[in-house]
Amino acid sequence: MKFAKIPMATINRLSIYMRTLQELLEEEVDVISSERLAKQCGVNPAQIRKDLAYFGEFGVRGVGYRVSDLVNQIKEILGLNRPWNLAMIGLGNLGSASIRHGNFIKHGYIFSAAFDADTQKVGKRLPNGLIINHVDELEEIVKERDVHVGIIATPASSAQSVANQLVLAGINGILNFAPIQIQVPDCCHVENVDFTIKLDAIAYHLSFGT
Amino acid sequence: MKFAKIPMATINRLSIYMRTLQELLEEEVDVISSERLAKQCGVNPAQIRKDLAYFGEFGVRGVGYRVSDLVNQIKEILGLNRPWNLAMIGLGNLGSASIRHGNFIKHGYIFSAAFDADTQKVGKRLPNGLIINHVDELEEIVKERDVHVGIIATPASSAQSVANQLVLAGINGILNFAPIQIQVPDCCHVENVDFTIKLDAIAYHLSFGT
DNA sequence: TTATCTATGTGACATTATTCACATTATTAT
DNA sequence: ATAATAATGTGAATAATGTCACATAGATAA
Repeated sequence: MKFAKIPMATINRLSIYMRTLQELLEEEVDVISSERLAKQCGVNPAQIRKDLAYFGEFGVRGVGYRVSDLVNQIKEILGLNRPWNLAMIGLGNLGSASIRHGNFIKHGYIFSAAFDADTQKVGKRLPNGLIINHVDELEEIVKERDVHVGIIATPASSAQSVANQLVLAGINGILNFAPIQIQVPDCCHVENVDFTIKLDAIAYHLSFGT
Repeated sequence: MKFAKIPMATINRLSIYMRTLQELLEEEVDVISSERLAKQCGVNPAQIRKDLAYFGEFGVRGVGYRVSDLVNQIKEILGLNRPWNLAMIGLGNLGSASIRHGNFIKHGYIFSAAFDADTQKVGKRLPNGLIINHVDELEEIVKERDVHVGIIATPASSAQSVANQLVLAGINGILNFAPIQIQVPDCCHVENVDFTIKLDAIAYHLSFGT
């Protein structure tokens, strides 16, 4: 499926296109042009066509893209046509909220394990039925339940040690909510989510104009 | 303070440098070279020097950067040497968790209003003392309390309407957690936070190699 | 069948961002 | 003083990314 060097930016945009297309699908839109889709996603129409061109030809000239087809194509491109098992590490405010929040599930992700270092929390049952395990059991359970991606929602101070354990357990993908740059071997792919960085960008723009 | 066209990427990296420097400060590190800082932030040393060069000369040749000075310089560059008032709109899982989560406060941001459409929630007091107002009062209260940035943590279906109200209330900066691309006039700067997009990127990497 | 229309796919171009390499300057030791 | 050292600041080279413009091909209607 992957032919050339694909820009990371392209991958991120594909996710955005997919979400917008899924919206359109619910509104029963059958076909859409790159121009209309671009407007809704806030990008250039040629950008969309270029992004898709990395992976093949998915449109019909003179017509546009069949919405449902394109959703499926993008899913395949991104590797989303299969289940992905997630483990949440850290069930403080953010961790618990993320599990309760429906968005992960809506996009086909599955929470199959949850860990915390607080023995008070261990053994408790989350709304989705998952029981919280102690973080000491991480390696064993991650392997047992075939977890693919670890989500770190611990305080910054424990993030690196959790990351190390995840790597030891054979995890190759980490979503990191902790406000710290974690160090992992090349085999492991890390994506960081830090809202305060985005807020800083807003503060900058408000201070010094767009 | 702003001289030329500053890349957005530079602004985001400055936030990251600042966070790392703040860590170093706690470890009582006085001085750091671009090389060591770069390693900790996962970037190229020249990148750091270039990013800073947009705004002036902050280092000492042959020595490096004084950590505490550089933190202050970056704060000034980003416009963080003053308070910013935030309003949270939507107090579901994510909204409440974000307010309880200490990270915004730690970086000097202040929650000065909270809104929800659910009349059950209106009037309740949050852990930080804020009382939840009905979203109908948004415009009035935002003006009254001099809110600078709105954080949208509502379901996707209400995000656009909330954004419209924020713009009406004179807000020029929005942090959007809702998984939808909101449309606003140019005067308003929007930053999106969508973890599932990051997860998609991880899925892609796991599927098709780094 | 043929002409017309429309929106894709793509090569060429323009822009933006990153890295390199080295001249520059503060510091330290002799 | 002077030399040696170290790490910044920066112009030039490179790489990556985004945009334009148009030839191309499917669809529709006469």
